[in-house]
Amino acid sequence: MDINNTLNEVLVKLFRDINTLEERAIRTEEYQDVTANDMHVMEAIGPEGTKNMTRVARELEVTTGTLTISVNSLVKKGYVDRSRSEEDRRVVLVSLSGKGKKAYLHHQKFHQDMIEAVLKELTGEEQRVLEQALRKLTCFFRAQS
Amino acid sequence: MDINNTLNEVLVKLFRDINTLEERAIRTEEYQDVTANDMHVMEAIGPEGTKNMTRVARELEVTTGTLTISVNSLVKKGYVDRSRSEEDRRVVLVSLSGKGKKAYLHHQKFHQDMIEAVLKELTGEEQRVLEQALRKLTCFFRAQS
DNA sequence: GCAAAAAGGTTTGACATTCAAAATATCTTC
DNA sequence: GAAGATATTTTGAATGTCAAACCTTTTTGC
Repeated sequence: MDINNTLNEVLVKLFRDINTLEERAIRTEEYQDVTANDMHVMEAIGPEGTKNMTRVARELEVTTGTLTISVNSLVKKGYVDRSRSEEDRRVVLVSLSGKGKKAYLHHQKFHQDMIEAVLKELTGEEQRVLEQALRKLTCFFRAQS
Repeated sequence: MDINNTLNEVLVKLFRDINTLEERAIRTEEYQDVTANDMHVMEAIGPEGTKNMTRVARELEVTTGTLTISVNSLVKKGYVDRSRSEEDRRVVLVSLSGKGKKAYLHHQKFHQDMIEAVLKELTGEEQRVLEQALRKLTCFFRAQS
C-alpha cells in the first residue's frame, strides 16, 4: 500500500481526534463555561499585561466586530477585564482576570501533559522524524496563505 | 527539547487554524461556494455510490438534523444528489453529483500536495519511521476518546 | 392482522460564531 | 477648527450546531 495514501488517511483522522480531545479538555468541571473559542481568545490576549482589541483581532485573524462579541461574553463570565486607555480614549484594553489566568494556565498544562504523553509513545528516532515532518507541514500551510 | 516546542506550536496554531487553512485551499475560482463544512460532508459521502443520512451523520459525528441542513445547501448548490430508497421508503440516499465528484477530487489533490510537501525531504527509511510514529499516535488518541 | 413501538429524516426554536457595513467616539492633520 | 483617520461597537445577515417535536414508514408483539 502506498505510503502517500496511508499518511493522508492517518493525518486526516489524527487531526480530527486531537481536535475532539482538545475541545473536551477545555470544558472541565471547573471551567464548564469556557468554549474552545473562548480559550483561543484568552490565548491571544495572553497571560501578561494588556492588549488592545485591534491587535488581538489581528492575531486571531478575525474582525474587531467578531472579537467584540467574544470579549463581551468573556467579560460577562469573568475571565477577561476590559478598560479604556487613558492616553487614547478610543482604545479598549483587554487582559485576563485572575480567573482568566487560572483557566489559561490550566489549559497550558493540558497541552504540556498531552505532549509528554505523546512523546513517551515514541522512540528518539521517531520523535526526530515527526518533528521534521510537522515543521514541513507548518511551512506548507504558511506558503498557502 | 525542540520537539516539545514544535508540537506545542502545531497544537496551538496549526490545529486551530486547520479549518480556515483548508477552506482557503478549497475556495478557488471554480469552487467559490464550497465551505470547509461542505467539503467535509462531501468527503463523508465519498466519491463512490450512495449512503444514507444516518450513516453519513455518524461518520461526521453530527446529528441528522444538522446533516439535513448541510445537505439541503449542497443539493441547492448542485454538489449532491438526494433520493429516497425504494426498498425502505424512510431512508434518504445521498451521493456526489458530477460537479460534486470534481470538487472532491480537487480537494484530494490538495491533500496529496500537502503529503508530498511533507515527504519530499525525507528518505525512504524516514518515511517508514514517520508512518509508524503516526500510527502509534492515532492509536494513542483513539484510546483517549 | 393490527396496534404499539422503533427507526429514518425533517422541521423548529435557540444559540454561537462569523463578516461586512454603518454608526459612534476620539484623535490628528492641515 | 474642519476634514480625515483611527479604534471600537452595533446591526443585519449567513452558517453551523443541537435538542426536541414531528412526520412516515417499517418492525414487533400479541
